[in-house]
Amino acid sequence: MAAKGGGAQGKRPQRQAGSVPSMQQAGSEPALSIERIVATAVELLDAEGVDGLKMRRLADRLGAGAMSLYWHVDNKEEVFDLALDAVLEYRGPPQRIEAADWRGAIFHMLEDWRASMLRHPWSASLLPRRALGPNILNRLELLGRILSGAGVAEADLNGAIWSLWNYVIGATITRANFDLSDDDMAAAQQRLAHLSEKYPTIERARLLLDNDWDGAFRKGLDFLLDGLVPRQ
Amino acid sequence: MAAKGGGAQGKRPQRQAGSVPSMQQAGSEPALSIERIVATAVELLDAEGVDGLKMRRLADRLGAGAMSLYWHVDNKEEVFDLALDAVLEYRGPPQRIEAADWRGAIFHMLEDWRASMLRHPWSASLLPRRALGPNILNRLELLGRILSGAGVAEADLNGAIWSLWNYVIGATITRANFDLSDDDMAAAQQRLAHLSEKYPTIERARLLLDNDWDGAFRKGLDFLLDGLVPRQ
DNA sequence: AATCGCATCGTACGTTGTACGAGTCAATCG
DNA sequence: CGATTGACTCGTACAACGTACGATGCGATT
Repeated sequence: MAAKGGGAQGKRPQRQAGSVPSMQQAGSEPALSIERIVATAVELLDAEGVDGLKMRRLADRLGAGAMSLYWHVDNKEEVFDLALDAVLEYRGPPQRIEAADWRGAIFHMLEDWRASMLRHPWSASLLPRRALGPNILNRLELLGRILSGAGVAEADLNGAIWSLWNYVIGATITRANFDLSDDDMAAAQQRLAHLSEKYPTIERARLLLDNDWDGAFRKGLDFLLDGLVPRQ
Repeated sequence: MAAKGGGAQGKRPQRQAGSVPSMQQAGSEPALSIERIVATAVELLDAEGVDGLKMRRLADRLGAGAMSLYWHVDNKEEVFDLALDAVLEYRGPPQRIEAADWRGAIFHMLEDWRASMLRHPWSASLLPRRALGPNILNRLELLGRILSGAGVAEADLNGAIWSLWNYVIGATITRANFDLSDDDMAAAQQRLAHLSEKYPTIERARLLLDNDWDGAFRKGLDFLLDGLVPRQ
């Protein structure tokens, strides 16, 4: 309920440059750091899923005590926030995409966005949180810049950015959730078959069964861009 | 990990018609039932948010013991699933929308979808689960029927349904998350102002500040439909 | 009156996030 | 060189949670 932002909390260092942390027992792990914590959290999430991330387990993997984490991190929520943002780094489009090709640049960035999250399916379920980490902001900034350069009016920029963001996260969440294992697949098939009188269209469309997710994603993106960016 | 579907578990009744549950102490609450549990869960979620729903608290509100819930429900997860689906009932478009107006019908259904969830903001954060309750399936079925009637080819139906679904849930999640309280608003403004050198476009677009969410939602939907449904 | 199945609940257990305060070590200062 | 400080670590402990288990109550059937 309370605002989290606040200002200086007195705790946690602001990592001034030049000071080497050092310190560690001889044959042991390197010292704890936010970077190492987040990286290990991502590993753990990849291996065990959202529910598999416990502070004790994370600490175990780091060769540390559970409470040691709390010097670097306020609480478990923050670990989630950081892990989510960590997965969303973007290095920019390859050379092959020329600067003038705004459509290619947007496609590259948004497809990379979706792909990055699908590589870590837990990240999709973390999207419904208010965390705007630096990597997300970077992507939004880039998106805005490209759209602006492509001719989107200042007044429409806002809506255009959100529309694309919405589409991407929606598609990613759906895909991550319905990326069924074979077991689930069989179960769904049976459940649907059982209800096919009530949902004939769903059955006919084979909605849950065979999907060209990637193709559908690109198509919808195409349509959105056709509308959002004025053709000249 | 295991499949949840399964078949008959021996437990829980399949509520055969005609048998009146009856039974309750004199001046006390009516007997427990899934309907009452779900309705109360929605109330509690509205009041306290996702983290506020605890089995004990829910039972308290129902005037029951915590463990009594488990006769009607397998676990807490199922309460979430049921609550989510409960919020998504759809009664269909009003008379004013003529049968031939497929676009109006789609708009009405999807806007109602989004509005229903925004009335219960917690529901947005529950979307990343694989629960396809009857109300969601109903909506998907209706959506497919309308699209099919509007001329979408059988082969494209699948992708069209998902594209719209993706867009709706993405927009809803975003909106529900960034529907900032005034406190958060001020915090965001300050944080952004502080970073405006790094994110000039975001700043210029006032991305987090003033948004015509509803208008942007409709616009994007328009563009998607323009592309998805063949114009004749 | 005896039996059965539906429905409720009290108690108890294991697990979790984390508050608290004591401990360790390097750098700094006198 | 000894004392002090501040960055960092961790053991212990606690409260809250989901829920397993078995006991209990009650209406209907026999």
